[in-house]
Amino acid sequence: MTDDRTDDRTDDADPARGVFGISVASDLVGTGVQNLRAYERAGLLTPDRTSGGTRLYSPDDVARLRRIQRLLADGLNLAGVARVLDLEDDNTDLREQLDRALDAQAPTSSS
DNA sequence: TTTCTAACA
DNA sequence: TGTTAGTA
Repeated sequence: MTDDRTDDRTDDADPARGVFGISVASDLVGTGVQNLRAYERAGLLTPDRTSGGTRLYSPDDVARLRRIQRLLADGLNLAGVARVLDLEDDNTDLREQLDRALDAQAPTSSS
C-alpha cells in the first residue's frame, strides 16, 4: 500500500541521509538536546548541518546515539565511547572488505 | 534553532 | 566527569 516508489519520490530512503531536528533526535534517544551537542563536541558523532547551521541527525546517527548511551551506561566516559565507536567503525569496514574478498575468492566450491 | 554559563550527582 | 537548567 505504501509501496508506491514509482512516484516523484526522487530521494530514496537513505539511512545516512535522513534529517531529524536536534529535538527529535534527543527525544528518540531519550535525552536532552544539550547532551547531543556534548556528544558531538566529544567527537562521538558528526551530524550533518544545514545552511543555517542547524544540526540534522540521520537515522544512522540516532542508532549511534543509542550505542553511545549504551556505552555510557556501561560505565565508559565520552573519551572511552569515542574510542569504542571509532574501533567499531573500523571493524565494520574491515569486515566488509574481508567478506567481499572471501566471496570473490570462493564464489562457489573452491578448487 | 544556536550558543554560553551555572550548578548538581 | 557527565547531565540538567536557564538564558540571550
